[in-house]
Amino acid sequence: MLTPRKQPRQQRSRQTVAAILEAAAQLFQRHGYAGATTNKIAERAGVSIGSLYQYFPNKDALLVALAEHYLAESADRVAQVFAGAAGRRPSLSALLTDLVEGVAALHTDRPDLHRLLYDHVPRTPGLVARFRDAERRIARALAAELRRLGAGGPDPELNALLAVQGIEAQLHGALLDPPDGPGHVRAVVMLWERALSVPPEGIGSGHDS
Amino acid sequence: MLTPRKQPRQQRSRQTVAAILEAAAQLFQRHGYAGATTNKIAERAGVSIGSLYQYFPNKDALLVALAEHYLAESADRVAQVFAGAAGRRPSLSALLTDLVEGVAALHTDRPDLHRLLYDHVPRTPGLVARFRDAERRIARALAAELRRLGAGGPDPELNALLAVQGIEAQLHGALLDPPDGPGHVRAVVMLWERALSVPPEGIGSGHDS
DNA sequence: CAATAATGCGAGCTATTCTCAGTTTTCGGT
DNA sequence: ACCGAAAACTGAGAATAGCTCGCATTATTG
Repeated sequence: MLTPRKQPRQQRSRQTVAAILEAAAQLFQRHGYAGATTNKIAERAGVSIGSLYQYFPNKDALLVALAEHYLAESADRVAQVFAGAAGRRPSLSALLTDLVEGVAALHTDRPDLHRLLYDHVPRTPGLVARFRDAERRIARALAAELRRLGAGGPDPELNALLAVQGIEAQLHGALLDPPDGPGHVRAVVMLWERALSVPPEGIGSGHDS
Repeated sequence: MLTPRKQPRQQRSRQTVAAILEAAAQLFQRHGYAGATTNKIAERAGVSIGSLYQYFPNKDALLVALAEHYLAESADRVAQVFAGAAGRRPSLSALLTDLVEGVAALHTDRPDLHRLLYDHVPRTPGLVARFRDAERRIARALAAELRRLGAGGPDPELNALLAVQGIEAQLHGALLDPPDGPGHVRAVVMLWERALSVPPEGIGSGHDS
């Protein structure tokens, strides 16, 4: 665990922790990770440096806590795409459009926060593991939909994971190179439609070796 | 520029710079970025701390210099895949196999160095730009091959870029989750074969909306 | 209303990055 | 060979930032 410090038990301390995280988010965003000092964060949060270190073992832990929060929220939002799909039983094309637009929204909603975390969060084993878990969870949901649609190729689970990883990277790339309109999203959707619209046992539409 | 320091002009100083980079690579790899100190790096390089700061404005610059070197080398190795392809005129399947295996080799050859740089290199605008350039350069070469093969979909350049980004992410994911045999590479190749084996104007093999 | 636990405090310890004034080495011209 | 200038090198220590620890303050419990 990267946060083996005292857990806040009283109301007061929970406010303290919240204030610290809020201040950390602001200062990290404004000055970058190295540029923000723990003393300044404590000052802006209106608490002493000692209180900060009572709840966070070190500076990294602040960023990690922010990242965990953001990651959990992001994963939930993507999961909701599939929750919505459960009843509507959309086509592959519609499903991929929802998924890609959902992931794109994660990047464009708060691009500064997204880039801060992506660029400066220390890749600790714990965080990387959590990120991979989120990826796998989304991939599992996607694989289930692919099976329902008779798509996903010989190994829908594996191909779903590859799709999730690929889509994330492609949209992050689009964030770095802004000049990308809605045509970009459409190209990504069409690409994955081609990649995934092949039945689980490999007999049917398509192509040959 | 992140290295606005004196350029080495004499033979002696070039050796000094080389020794510093060599020591930095070793100590960063052994102790991580934060764990390695500039004084220790200078000591191991056999020079004084002052000499180190004569050529590198700060600690980050050491990592950035290593990253630039590694990035250039990696880009060259991938470019050679296409250089080799120029004469042989391989099929799409063979080309993708070469490309994916080439990128996979970058990850598996020196996994520790790859992870060090991926995890700890500060995402400075300059470095990100260089990375994007390398991506684009590879994508351009891939797009040319796709056109030759009558593949790549409506916009071969864009789809080539998406493929490069996707493949990189998928193989990096495989590095993090080791349990992946050669079957993984094959799955990636087949996926991109499906995604890309559609003619530039969209008429031909395939699938429908 | 003690007694006890939880929370908050901040001066200062420690470790690390980076500077600078001065020394040593190399180079080009005569 | 010699000299002056430029390049390269040095390392003590200034500056700064992460983090600790002993004590003060506030809440909770019986």
